[in-house]
Amino acid sequence: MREGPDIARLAALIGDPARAQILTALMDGQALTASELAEVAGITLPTASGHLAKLTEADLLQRRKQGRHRYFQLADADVAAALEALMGLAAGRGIKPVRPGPKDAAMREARVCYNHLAGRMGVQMFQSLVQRDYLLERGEDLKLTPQGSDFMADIGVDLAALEAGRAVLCRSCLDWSERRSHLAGSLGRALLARFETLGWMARDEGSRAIRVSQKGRVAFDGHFPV
Amino acid sequence: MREGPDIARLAALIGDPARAQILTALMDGQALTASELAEVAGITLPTASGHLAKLTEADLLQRRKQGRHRYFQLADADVAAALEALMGLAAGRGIKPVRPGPKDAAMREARVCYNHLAGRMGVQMFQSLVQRDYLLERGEDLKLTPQGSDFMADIGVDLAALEAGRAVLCRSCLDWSERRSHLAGSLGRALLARFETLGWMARDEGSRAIRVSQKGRVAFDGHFPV
DNA sequence: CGCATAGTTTGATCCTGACCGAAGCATTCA
DNA sequence: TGAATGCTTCGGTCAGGATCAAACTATGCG
Repeated sequence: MREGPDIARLAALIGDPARAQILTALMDGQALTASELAEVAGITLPTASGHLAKLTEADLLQRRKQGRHRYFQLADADVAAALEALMGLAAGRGIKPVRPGPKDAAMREARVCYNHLAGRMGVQMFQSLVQRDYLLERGEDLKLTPQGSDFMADIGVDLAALEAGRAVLCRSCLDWSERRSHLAGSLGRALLARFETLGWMARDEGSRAIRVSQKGRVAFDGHFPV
Repeated sequence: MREGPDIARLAALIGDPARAQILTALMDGQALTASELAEVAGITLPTASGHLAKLTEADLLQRRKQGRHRYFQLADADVAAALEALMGLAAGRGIKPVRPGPKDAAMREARVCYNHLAGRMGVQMFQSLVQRDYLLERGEDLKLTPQGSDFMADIGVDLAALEAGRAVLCRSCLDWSERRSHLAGSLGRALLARFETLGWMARDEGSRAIRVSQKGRVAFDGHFPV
């Protein structure tokens, strides 16, 4: 109310443990039903329903009905980016009583962030693309160069289809563990999907961590050298 | 507790209206006393003291005693950056019942963000520096080129003194109103200070807005063309 | 049609945490 | 040394909001 946007209301919304759980669970971009989210957050359905209503009201979540299910997902990539920013801050502070366990290490190596690849490997990919001038970075904006387009075609990404969609093709997203940019946007999503069909990577059920096959690791380093 | 850093506790900390007021008041990087912050937030001293203790405990604030005063300021630029990120998200959402008034417009044009220049002019400066290869952007890292150093010397910034300090020289900070990067770090701070001594700009007491003189506007556009 | 499943609304409970007044420290100044 | 100022701690009050059970609505299935 005083100056700038109302940061308190937004932060308070994220600040409830149950809601934070819900948001975190949706960070990988998938859509979940109200009951699933209730279980994730460890609360009953009615309680979850209330939280979801608030989050949707605030445009943090998007609700789509499908049959008798209601699927919830993050409203857009901006929300995911802001959450990552908060995680980045929390990671550095004394706030975290969490010691990095083995799962944490896997998360830092490779994880899903709103459907695209994040973590050390996400950053590596981004830097490799920029270094070889496949990707141009101008402030916050990213642009795929003609060489970059060729490269994507080689990998097997259907750029034409992506460009037809109304989603932003390239977008940079700050990585909370690496503190560097990685590639988001529809191209980021398409690349991760491609890695999965190629058998390089597989999403870990129940967490945001990504498992990388032996073959995948070699192929990835070959395609995205630093 | 589940995965990633404890985002809920951090957000809850920011989510209290009084604490949000306090943090916002410190966004320009200056240090304020407990009583001043109490007044800003519209609470009594004891209450403010409690809030400040919590924020300090969480490493969001830094406390320095000086005589019988205790000065509080943001722990570091990362905190400011995360707050800006939250503001950026809040600005886009339905959350904000704030209509952009005239003061708001001034804030978008030029304001202080942790002692450096933000807003449209901050972004303009950043882009101008990058465009002329005075500043190299590699992911999140920024590097001043030799030409950039010459340019800074021309403007009258004492780079040697800055490099002697232990603060990071260049750092990019996401602008909540422009959604683009602007220049933070000790160089960002030094530049704003220089603009003030040159009489180009003057900080507005009581808000983060920056007033730009007629002369200053012309000179600024001359030095930082886009 | 009813029965079952998914979700929302309502009402009541209960607890955390913000808040303030008063008292207690600490530091400076006379 | 005392008086004044700035801040913190303590104790008690109170409100907002998270929670759940139960009742209600909506959708799909047999």
